[in-house]
Amino acid sequence: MSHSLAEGTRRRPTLHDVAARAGVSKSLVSLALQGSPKVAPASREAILAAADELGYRPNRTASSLVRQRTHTIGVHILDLHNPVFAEILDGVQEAVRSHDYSTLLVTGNADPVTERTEITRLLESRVEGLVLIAHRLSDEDLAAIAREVPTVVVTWRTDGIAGLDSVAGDDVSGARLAVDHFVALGHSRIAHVSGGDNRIARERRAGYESAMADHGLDPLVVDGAFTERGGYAGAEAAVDAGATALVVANDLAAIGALAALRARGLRVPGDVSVVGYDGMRLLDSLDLTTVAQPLADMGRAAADLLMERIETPDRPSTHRLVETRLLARGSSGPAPT
Amino acid sequence: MSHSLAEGTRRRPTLHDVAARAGVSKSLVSLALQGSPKVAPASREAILAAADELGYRPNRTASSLVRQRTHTIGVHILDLHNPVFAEILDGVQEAVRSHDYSTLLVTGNADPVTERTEITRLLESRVEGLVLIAHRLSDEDLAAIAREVPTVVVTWRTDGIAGLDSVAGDDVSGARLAVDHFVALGHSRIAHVSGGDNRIARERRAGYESAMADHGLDPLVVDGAFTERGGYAGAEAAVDAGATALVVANDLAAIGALAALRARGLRVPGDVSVVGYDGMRLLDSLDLTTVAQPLADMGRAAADLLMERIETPDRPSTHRLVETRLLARGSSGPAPT
DNA sequence: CGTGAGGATTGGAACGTTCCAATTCCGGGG
DNA sequence: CCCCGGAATTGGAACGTTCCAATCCTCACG
Repeated sequence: MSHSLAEGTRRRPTLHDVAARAGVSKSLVSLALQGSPKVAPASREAILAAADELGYRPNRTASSLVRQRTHTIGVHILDLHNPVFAEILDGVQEAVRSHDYSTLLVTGNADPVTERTEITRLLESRVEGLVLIAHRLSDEDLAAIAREVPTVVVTWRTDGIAGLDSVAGDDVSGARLAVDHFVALGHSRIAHVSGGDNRIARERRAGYESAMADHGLDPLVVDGAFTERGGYAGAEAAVDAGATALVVANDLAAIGALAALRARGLRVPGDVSVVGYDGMRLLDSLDLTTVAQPLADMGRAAADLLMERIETPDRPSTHRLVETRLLARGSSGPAPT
Repeated sequence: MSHSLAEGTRRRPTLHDVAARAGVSKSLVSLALQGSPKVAPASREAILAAADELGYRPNRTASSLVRQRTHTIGVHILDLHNPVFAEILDGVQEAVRSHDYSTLLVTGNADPVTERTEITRLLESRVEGLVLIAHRLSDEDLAAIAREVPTVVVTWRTDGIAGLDSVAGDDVSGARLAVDHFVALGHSRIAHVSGGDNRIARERRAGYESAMADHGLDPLVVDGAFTERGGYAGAEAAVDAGATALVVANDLAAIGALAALRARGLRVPGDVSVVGYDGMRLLDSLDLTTVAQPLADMGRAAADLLMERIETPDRPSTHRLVETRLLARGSSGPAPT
């Protein structure tokens, strides 16, 4: 009957089309589709049938325009390649879904420029809140965003920005844990493979340095990065300098460090011990000692904070501190004699 | 002046507000913000200033409603924990961005129910195309989706569904590569740690089995999964059965297998050899032999196919086959004597 | 000084929903 | 037979854009 099949690109059916087919008004269709109890059973049935036959698909953009609500929160992930972030995201999604919101996921691939455009995109899509699973924004940008929409940063504590919450572990004391662990095992040539020049890397490094000082040991910091490659290069430099124990800036880099040691023919932990940082699940299999953070919990906490702030926009900033602990596994052992 | 500060939740400024402040009509503001050349320089400047002062943020939902375009494609990722998918995504994003589209990312966490709701969400948001980086949909669901919006599946070939394109490697011959590799190294007790009961796992298994038959060897398949845990358990069962070489269903499971062997005190490749499947970058560091696929290329190809189909919706289905090759590394060696 | 061309600007309809206020419908009580 | 109340249904405004058609201005030209 409908000759609209003729046109190449068929228009999507709208509420109006469903209404016409069911012989009712668009208002009633809207009501029925929302499951309102005031719709007569017979009408409801006819409407559902019509919608089904037409392959009707609600248009979310129209709906959120008129409702002034999207029921969506935006999530930015710094780097999808690092499984750590996926584990945090698990917690976020779980909590967000339990609050009956959905999430829009976005990544800047560790590039500040795409990061900003992606976050802008979320803002333009009118997300009702933002979770930043690590980021590279300046404090000004961050403050501007937090002014615009409830925001929580997972991964590092961010004070002094009104209306911004954060969830993080204490990276300084986390790094100390690693140093203490090595000292207890009798190491003294303990090196730090750094994570580069960013906030987290600086804190972990500071923790390492102050712990070394406390133990009366000489610090040895080599440049690295939060990547396998960074860990690889850093480990080489560190063993060249005579280190027998490596405090590596994160797990990914620790995996790289392991590869470097293997390439050098050094045994772990026989010749050199390694500890990573973050506690990603994969390390279980790799038998790597690490300073672990409760990643999924962090995500959950972030989402919960966000939901609270959406309800109470003006409450003071909250900074949730999670506990880090050393997970001793096979990559760390007594200092070689 | 504006007493709107009094109300707790301030309304977002709209085009209309900007227009009022700049003393022009909303139409002109719209024009100016789109960078139209027909706007007088003076007006443009006033408008930009007004927009800036008000903190104006365009409303994408309104815009895409009237334009009937979102300039967005949806991407579904089966499992964010598997870095393989992140590598495919890299390629997708790169290509999509070069076509001046943006992406909406979504994951079902390997759970078919959330997967469907998430994809539904994308459809309701009126994405103009869909890339499924692996999925758990039935053929009917898939066909329904492909009828609704241009869709391409990355990771396995999907024929017989009108308007659906796919990008995949040949998993059957890929698995043969692994078996051939082991045979060349003198192995005969070659086991397969399967990836469970899904399309890809079945194909890889079939490849393994037919290769074994070709070599006149007895197949030994143990149950596993596409996870570290699955690989761990599978490897245990396989070595219990006397295998000296493991063809593991994917890289993640191979990492698990390695852990199991280590736990048993077996040396790799001295006692047992292992080869994974997928070729994720992490394996570089882990020194694992694998059947590699050009992951980022697959993503790029998928996005390109999608763009083509968006332009030419009625062209026949295309199935791009990518080349898989064996990447020999340290986890595979000669059979023990 | 009138005319017209062309640029600059504007009003208003439209996109597909939601939801309020208003209308219709129906049966039962008076 | 009329009226009333409540349930069911409906029209229409609104959401914030885009874009077309129409109007307004300015100025050069005759």
